[in-house]
Amino acid sequence: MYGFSEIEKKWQDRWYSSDLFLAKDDTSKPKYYPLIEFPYPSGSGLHVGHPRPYIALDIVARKRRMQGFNVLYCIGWDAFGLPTENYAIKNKLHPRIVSRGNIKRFKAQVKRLGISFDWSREIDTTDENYYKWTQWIFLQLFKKGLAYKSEAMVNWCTGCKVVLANEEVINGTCERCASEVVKKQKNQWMLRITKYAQRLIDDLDDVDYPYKVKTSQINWIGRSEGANMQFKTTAGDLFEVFTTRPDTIYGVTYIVIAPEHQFVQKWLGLAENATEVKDYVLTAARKTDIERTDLNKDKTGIQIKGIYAVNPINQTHIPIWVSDYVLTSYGTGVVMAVPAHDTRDFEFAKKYSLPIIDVVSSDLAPQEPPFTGKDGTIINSEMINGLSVADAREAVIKWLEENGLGRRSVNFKLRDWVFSRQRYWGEPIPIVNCPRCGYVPISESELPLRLPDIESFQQAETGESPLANVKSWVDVKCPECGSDAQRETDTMPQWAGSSWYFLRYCDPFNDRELISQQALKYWMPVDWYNGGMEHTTLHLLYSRFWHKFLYDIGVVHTKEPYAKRTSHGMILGENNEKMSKSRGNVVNPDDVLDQYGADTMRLYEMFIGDFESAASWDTNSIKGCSRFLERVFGLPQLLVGEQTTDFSSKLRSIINKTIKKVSADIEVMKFNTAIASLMSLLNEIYAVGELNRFELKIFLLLLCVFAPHISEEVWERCGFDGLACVQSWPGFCGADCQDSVVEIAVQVNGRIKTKILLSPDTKEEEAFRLAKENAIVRQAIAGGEISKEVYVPKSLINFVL
RNA sequence: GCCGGAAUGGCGAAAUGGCAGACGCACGGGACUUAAAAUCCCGGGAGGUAACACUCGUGCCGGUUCAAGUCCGGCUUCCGGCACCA
Repeated sequence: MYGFSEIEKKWQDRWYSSDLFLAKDDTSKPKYYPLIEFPYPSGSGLHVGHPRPYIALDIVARKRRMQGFNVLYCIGWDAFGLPTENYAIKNKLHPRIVSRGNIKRFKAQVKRLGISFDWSREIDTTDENYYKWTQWIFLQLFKKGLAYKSEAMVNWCTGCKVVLANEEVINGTCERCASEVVKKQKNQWMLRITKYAQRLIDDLDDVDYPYKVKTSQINWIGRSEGANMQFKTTAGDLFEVFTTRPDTIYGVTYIVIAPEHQFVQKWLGLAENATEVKDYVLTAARKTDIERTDLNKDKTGIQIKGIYAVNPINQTHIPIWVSDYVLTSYGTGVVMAVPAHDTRDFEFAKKYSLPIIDVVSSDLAPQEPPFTGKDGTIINSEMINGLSVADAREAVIKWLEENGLGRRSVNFKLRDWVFSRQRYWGEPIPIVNCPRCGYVPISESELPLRLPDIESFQQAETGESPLANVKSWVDVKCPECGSDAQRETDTMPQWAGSSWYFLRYCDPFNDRELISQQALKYWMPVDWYNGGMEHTTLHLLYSRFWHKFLYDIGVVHTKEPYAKRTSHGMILGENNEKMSKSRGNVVNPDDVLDQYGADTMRLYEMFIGDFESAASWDTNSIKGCSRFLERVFGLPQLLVGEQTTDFSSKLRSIINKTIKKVSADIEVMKFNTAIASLMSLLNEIYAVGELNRFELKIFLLLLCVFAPHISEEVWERCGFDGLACVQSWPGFCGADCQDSVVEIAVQVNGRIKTKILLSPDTKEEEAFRLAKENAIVRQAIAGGEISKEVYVPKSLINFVL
């Protein structure tokens, strides 16, 4: 074994004690800004999945430096969050202590990998000099009316007696204790992300994201076009529904309203069966999320008897039902049911024997309704009979608008972002609640609003934030009127600090502004952002929203924060399952590093398979990468000749081809095949048995982005000048990629018969002539007549008989 | 149900429509060794043959093409995400 532990230590010491990887605010050079998602420093330390993206973009960053770019490649810590706080509570420690310890451990682990991070720009979201600006952004959102407090339904864990974020609810149960989660009304801070819904869709056209990321964001935002339509009731009042199918207006046979809808209370007074309806509403409220959203369960509901809705187009009286399959939070909370053309309405209508009127006929319609397709002709619909679905839709919308009974409208699935947590370990929300003035922002000059140091982080039974107990912190004078007021005691969610951190890397120590204009204009946007698919509809969407807001108020100059996004596949355990402590299949990078070293681990993580797909860890396969590096270490023994600036004839072509392949593969994240081609080259060098100093140099330059320590070591031992990582990335000569003879497959009727050697620039007739001279070919075509001859230069010949 | 992705040796995987299985693991044989480990060399899709030849082979069925893992149409299975969004 080559002495990787000493070698790697030596080079890491040299790199990190010099300014080699520091980004320079040098605007004369072109910049490059690759970004990885900064980690949440959990208590369990790094597992082998964490470094996969770090290594991948390190390869890109190192290559860019060699290509003459000024590179900004950073890491930091997304350190606020629940697991840290829970651990602190359990072990009676301060979350800050826990967090510091975790960061220390993560940092030591990451440093062992030899990633070319600019450690001078390390950031920590829990640092008051950082969260000062997170709070500042919140204040701007508040001032623009995009942060507001409102009564909202939140997730309440019946076990922990605490409010949970949506992302902490797994299939209707608590992520931590697995108890049932119910909905509870609570006063919450919200961010108006819905105001940006359309732009979050539209501006995806301007960025280079994978198709699947764009489509998931679009689906999540969930834009639907349709119409809002007014219905009167027999009691004389008015309500609105949202529908995507105004063309089916004649097929409406009943109305369904969500149990929580305020109109239910209003209509109760008129209902003949008020008691039963009330019971139904109560039962629905008591249901857990699982019960409520289980699609397999039977739909339930109850008619409000004694009151009817009137179809605006034909004055038909139709019954009004209450059912919990209708959501309050989407559209108007009231639905016009068209059982003939909607699966849910159909199911409900069948169960309660409600009428079903077909209004769209189509050859594509199944035997049994409902037909939900849109290729059809309207029937049973007086005014619009015979029209296509699309035309009928336009006709009905026009009619609604002309008669003041409705309008064209768009709805989004996206909801406003519940932005408060009843927790200690987060950014305090910089708002004061004044009995006279309402919610008042604190002055920007008072930022950061520091988290007070407290003893107990345990939440109250009521689920109030632990900060509520700190009277000395809570009680303040109103910044507006000076009367006694109280601070907001909720804190921000973990997603706050990560929504803008990439801006701070550009200018991490600025205490006057979030980022200087100069740094902003030079470094932004992020050129290449790699992260996990799991953040597509969370962090990635949230940070795009914040960035657009900052753009609107003139803080940043680009509409989008990230020019290009890619995502890595997960590294699974040896049993093909997601790595987790409970499954007992976690591989600790420290063990791999101890046994094989950083270069082998880096190489293996990139060689394991397609970067964008999941891959299972295989302890055995690491050996292949280790063997490869052993052989690299032995390369100087094959050196022949003195200084030269040219290739030997034996290796000229393969080295040029390898330069070409490695260069191209890195750009499209095909690290596995880039490494495979380096392995092939090494095999060839050993087969040839010798190489010159120029060739060795090139080999090391290609390798040094993947396995930097060993490359520098061999570089130094061979007496090459300077450091490998500051040399220019090798170019290749197209002509030199050419072999002097190439093997051509000769097929007869598409079946390969033999192979012949030809010069790569052999002309067609010449190639056919030479092929036919071959004895095997001659025999194969004997007795047949050639009807077609195909020649693909450098590849094959096909004779069709 | 909807959206996205995948299916190729014993395993991880490669293949701008052009020789399927590069590269690596594991395995088998050989060399070195007292022996083992390490290292080096050789081998390998399946059937078939004494050996060739030949036949079959990239989830299934069809199509386009001189030529299909790759393109087109229709399925199946698996993985990931979303899900009563009217």
